Amino acid sequence: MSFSVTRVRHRNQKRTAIFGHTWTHIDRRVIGVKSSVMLDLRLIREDMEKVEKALARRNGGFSIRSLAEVDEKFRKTLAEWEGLRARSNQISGEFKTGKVAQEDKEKLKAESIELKANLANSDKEKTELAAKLDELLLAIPNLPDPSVPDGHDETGNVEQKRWGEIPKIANPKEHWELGTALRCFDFERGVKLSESRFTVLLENGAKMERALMNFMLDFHSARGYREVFPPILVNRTCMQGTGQLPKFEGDFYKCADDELYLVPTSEVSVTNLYRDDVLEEADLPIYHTAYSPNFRREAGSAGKDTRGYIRQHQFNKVELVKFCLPERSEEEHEKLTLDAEAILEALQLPYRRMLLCAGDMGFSAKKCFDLEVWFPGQDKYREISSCSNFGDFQARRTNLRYRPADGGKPRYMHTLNGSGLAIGRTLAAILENFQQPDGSVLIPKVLSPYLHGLEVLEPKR
RNA sequence: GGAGAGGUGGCUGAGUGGUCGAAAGCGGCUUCCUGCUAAGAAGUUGUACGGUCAAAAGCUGUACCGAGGGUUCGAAUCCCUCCCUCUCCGCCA
Repeated sequence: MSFSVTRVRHRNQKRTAIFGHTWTHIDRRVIGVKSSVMLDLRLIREDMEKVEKALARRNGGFSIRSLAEVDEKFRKTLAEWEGLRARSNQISGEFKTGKVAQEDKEKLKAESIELKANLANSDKEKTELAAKLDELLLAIPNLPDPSVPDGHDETGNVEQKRWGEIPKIANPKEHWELGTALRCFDFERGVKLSESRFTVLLENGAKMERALMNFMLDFHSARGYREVFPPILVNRTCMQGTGQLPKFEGDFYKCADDELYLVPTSEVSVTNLYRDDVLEEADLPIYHTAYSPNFRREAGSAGKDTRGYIRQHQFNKVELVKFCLPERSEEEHEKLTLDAEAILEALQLPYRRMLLCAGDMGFSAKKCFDLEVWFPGQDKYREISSCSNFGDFQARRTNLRYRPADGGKPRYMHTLNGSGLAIGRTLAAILENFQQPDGSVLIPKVLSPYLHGLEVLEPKR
């Protein structure tokens, strides 16, 4: 299987074959975004009411009205500018023929110079409006799918299923207590090395973390996801493409000297793999799985989960990413969610699936399931995976298209992703769910092979 | 970090001021021809946004030769800045 990529390829660049595809390595570092992308401007023009209604279901006011105004002004200015250009080109054409009398030449020159001044004004206005339009468009979140329930926060989420039996544990301990006694975590030294919400994994924790990572990657690979390990530092274009920027600048770590960001999730790098490419319909769907460390500043989370290993600035995660035909994304979303659930089931961790309400969904998502794992020590379900369908939202921002089999014009594909799973939280959940009265923790059977057959973590005497 | 080279259409690759959206070849598509080892012939072939049209086709305007700016009546072509890629050296896992 291979596809040809219809994008520009630079000289001296070699095509690289990967997974049977070929792709081009291009980074145009497009900072400005064409106004035709983001939410479909056409949709906004044609059915503003529908868009407004859909957006109103999200938290925060997103007025389309100002956008429509700017759009109208922009198009008017564009038409003006194009008219001036047309005349200017016409004048150049006259010169080309060489049949212009000397005095007419002078006249034309004079007109052209005058035109140039007008053009400069018009151009400035056009550029400003385009920038304004992009700014507004980039700040608009995806429209919630009609099947997404109303609601403002997590209380509006709808439980869709439960799996597994909640273990009966007398006086359950929390994972940090267990993990500290089992020599999994050293929270103090993490703080010493960087700051709060950074943790050192000690031998058992380090080995468990690594075992989980390998187990999950193998598991997904066996189910048709192809493994990739992309860069952990990505440029701004990537972050904008998946929807992290420009709205949430404060949530991420950034290298001051390089305009590079530490990925908050490998969703960013993996989704951007095919940015600016035109794939063939036959290449879809594409499934990838990737491990990466993730870095989040957790701005706005002050006081939340300050103890333990649940909310860290740096954490490991195995991610699932899909690219598919628009008409298949709903089905692929369900399958992807089942793949994430399969990990929890293999590990024998009780969980439930929540359908997020419109107000609780992330910026780029059109529909999202959260998987929540049971934490006996906390006596509640906690998020461990988030499986989202983005529709064509990210595809527009990343210019990610495919050519239909019938040879028609390239169309935007759909992207999806989900955690499969957040490794730190999985470790914490294992500690809490498989804790024994003596403080030891049984290791899930599927994980033992990744730990040289180890079956139980025992506290040091 | 030092030195050099380079960025043009699906690909290769011409193009140093108007006749260039851009030669030629390859590839793709369409048609024709031939039966013989798969070749030949002809034509066609980028993207985006607008206008015209009931709509499509067609016609038409504008932009796009890495990005941005400048010179000029006019820029792929000249000048400046930046980005990226490649090669060699240094350093390094």
